[in-house]
Parts: sequence; structure tokens; C-alpha cells
Amino acid sequence: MIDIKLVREQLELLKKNCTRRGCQVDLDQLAADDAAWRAAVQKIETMRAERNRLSKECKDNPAAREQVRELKAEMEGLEVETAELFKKVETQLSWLPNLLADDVPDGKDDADNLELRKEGIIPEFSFKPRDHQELGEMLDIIDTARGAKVAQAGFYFWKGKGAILCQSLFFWTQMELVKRGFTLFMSPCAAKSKTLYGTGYLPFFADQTYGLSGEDLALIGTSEQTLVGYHADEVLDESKLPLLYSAYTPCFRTESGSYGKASRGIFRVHQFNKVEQIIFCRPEDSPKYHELCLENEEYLLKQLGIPYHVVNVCVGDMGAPGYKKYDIEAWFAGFGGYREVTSNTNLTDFQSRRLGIKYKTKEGGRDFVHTISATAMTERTAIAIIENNQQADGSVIIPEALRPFTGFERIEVPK
RNA sequence: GGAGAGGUGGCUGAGUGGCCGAAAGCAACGGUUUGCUAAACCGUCAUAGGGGUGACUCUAUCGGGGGUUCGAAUCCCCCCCUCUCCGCCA
Repeated sequence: MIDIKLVREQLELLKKNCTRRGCQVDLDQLAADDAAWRAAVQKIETMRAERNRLSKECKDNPAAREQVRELKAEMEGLEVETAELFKKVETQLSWLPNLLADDVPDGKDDADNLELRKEGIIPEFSFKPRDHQELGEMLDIIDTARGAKVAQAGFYFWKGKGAILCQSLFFWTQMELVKRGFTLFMSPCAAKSKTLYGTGYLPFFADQTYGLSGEDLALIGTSEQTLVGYHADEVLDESKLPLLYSAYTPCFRTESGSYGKASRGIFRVHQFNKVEQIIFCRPEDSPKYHELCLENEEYLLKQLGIPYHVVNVCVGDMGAPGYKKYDIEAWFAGFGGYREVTSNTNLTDFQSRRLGIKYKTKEGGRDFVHTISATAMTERTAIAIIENNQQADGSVIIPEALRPFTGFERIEVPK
């Protein structure tokens, strides 16, 4: 949520931001509605003050009762009008995107993201590398056909050593984050609309959520929704900041409108699992912790021996709540290119304003915290391992970091 | 699912129609004092919004929404949530 004060005091700044982000809200209309609302509030509050003053006299002045009664009748219409104006302002405000960091590149989609650096050595093969769909079937570790049978296309099974690989990857990741000071959570996998709104998924990504019929609940698209919502309507103690949280949950996304986009295999699915990093911090610290999350992501990929590059996400590829975003795209040998495996967003106070998450300073003041939301690990990384570590016979070598958890070094093609 | 109790400021907790934006305690902040990261004492201390250069002032808020009343934390209705007991259950 954008601070309404910016509409009042820095409208031109917001206009530039909205133009750059392709936002449809008519800011002049918003400013006019806000002015009208404020005028109405002033009027109604004056009347309320008069009513309150009069009603105090009523005890020993029965004549005042009639006056108050008349005043109340007069106020009725104005009360409704004021409430409607407020709602109008609030709705428009809720659609305004966050401000942008100075160094966010221009551009309209992921092709315009700015590459910051490349890491790792891209594997070379003496044979034509297979993609994960083909390998998954050969190794009998990924079953998309039966996923579609029991659920729908876009759902799938991990099986046997594939499932063990994933569980190892996720458990290892969680332990690495704990070593780095994160508190581990197990989270609800459903959230109410207020929580989705507060984290910015509503209204912006309404078509991406799976709602539960008959309930004010939806399956979470990411544990960001519940972990950030965890502190809604709370005042945090400055001395406790930053809070570093992590959770491992399934994530549900309708992915409406994204079929056909390089969707072979299980790269883009309706349900996947994710270890998430969430940070609550003081505003001045959010750039630092944004970088910290990126360091964690890079560390994990390096330990796994996966080549990747880091991109600074352009304005067109960033969601409305984001202020600045880094994606890491890992190398997928079977696909033959880089594909997104993490995204790491500094949301500044966009979520904390909506959710009412503040911190109390040593001096007794209050301010909204900043939130960082970053992927630590998903199954896309398991896919990268499978594609990059494949051998000519189709078997896959397990990265050393995971062997203590998997208990095996290789996934073989069954006889 | 059945029965009961309850939701008040950062926290605990008083408050059943106007003297209540709300006692008291804790925590926090400022200060005084004692020989030292503690104690004692004094003071300050809800949040949000509007108006004013400012002292200040007005409005709203006691889980949420509606109602009764000149006036509601307090009375009535609906909803949500929490706790206890019973039932069911991984």
C-alpha cells in the first residue's frame, strides 16, 4: 500500500511511477476523491463535535435532546457519503504499485532483465542431454501422467529416489538457513483473503489463487503469505529486528494464462514445494537484507554445483508490490538455457502498511517495517540437478552436499 | 458437532448507561539518588486521522458489523475468534 500522503504531496512522483509500471489508476481522480473525502470528513467531524457537546448537556437540559435528534437526522446522509468516498479512495489506493528502486532496469518482460553476473561452469556432454521429463520417465522418478489422472494436468508425482532427492534437498536447505540464523516454521497452507490482500496477492494476482469453496480461504501460493501475515497487526520490538523466518510448504498456483510457455515437464505446475526466506527489518536495513537473501541463494546453488546467473529484474517483469527484485536463473542442460529458480524481492513497506506491521523505536516512535521475501529452494533446482548431472546412460549423480541425506550417490535407470 | 466461559492500551487486568480514552500493575522512556549492567523514588507514556506556525484542539477506536438511546466498553441482535469440558479423529 502506498502512503496516501504521497498522493497529497508528491502526486507527480506517483504519476511517473505509475506510467513506468503501466498502472491504470487515474491519479488525478484519486487525488480529487481524496480531497472530497477530506472535506466530507471535516464537515462530519464538526457536526459530531457539536452532537457530543450537546448530548453532555442533555442530563439537565431536556430541550437539548430534540436538538441532537435533529442534528443526527441531518448527519445521516453525510455519514453514508463519507464512507463511500473513503471506500473509493481505498480501492484505488490498493491498486497502486509500489515505488521502484533507482536501479530497477526498464523493460517489459524477462528478456529485458539485466544480468549482473554468471557463476559456475556450464557442463558439456559428449551426447545430446535429455530434459527432465525424459529423464524422469526413464528413471521412474517423475510421473506426470498419473498426476494428471488423480488430479489434473499440472500436478505430478515424485517417486522413489526422486522423492528422496527432493526431501533431502529441502531438509538440507532448511538446516543451512537455520545455521544462518533463520527460525524455521511449519505453516498453514491456507490463508484468508485479508492475509492475501495484505501481502499484495490480492487484488493483483487474484486469478492465480485456488479458493476453497464455501470458505474465506485460499490455498497459499507461497508461504510468504502466511509468514508475513504472521505478524499482522503487531508492533514489533526494534531490538528484536531483523526477524529471519523460513518455512517449507507446498505452493498452489492456477497459472492461468501461462500454458504453452516452455511448459514441458514439471517446470511450471499447479503445485510445488518451496523453502522460503522471509525477513522483517528496519527500513534502512532492507537493502542489506535483500542482498543477504541473495547470498544465501547463491551459496546453496554453489554447494550443489549448479551454474547460474543473477539478474536484476526489470520493471515489466516485477509484480506490483515489489520495489526491487533479483532472480537467479540456473542452467538447465536438457533445456539448454537459464531458467528462473529463485526470486528475491524487497517489498519495502508495501506489505507492512497493508497488514499493520510496525516496530517501536527506542525513542518510542513507530514506523512500518520492511519485508523481504525470497526463495531459498524449490523443485526446479532438483530438476536442474537432474538435467545437469545426467550421464550418457541416463543415470544422475547426486551432489555431494546432499549425499548424507539421500544415502545414495546416483539414481540409476531401473532394469 | 454439543455445553459453558471469555475477547479492554506493548503485556496483565479493573470497569454494567454520562464524572471513562478508560483504574491498577508490569514493561518502556526521561530524571534524581546510592561506590560501580541492580534497587528505590519522581515524572512521562494508547493508536489512527483532521485542523492550527505553535501551545493546542476536534473526530474515531474497548474482537468485527448493525441496533436501542440525547448519550454505549457497559443494553439488544448477528458474525468472528480464544479458552475449558464432552464427543469424534491423524
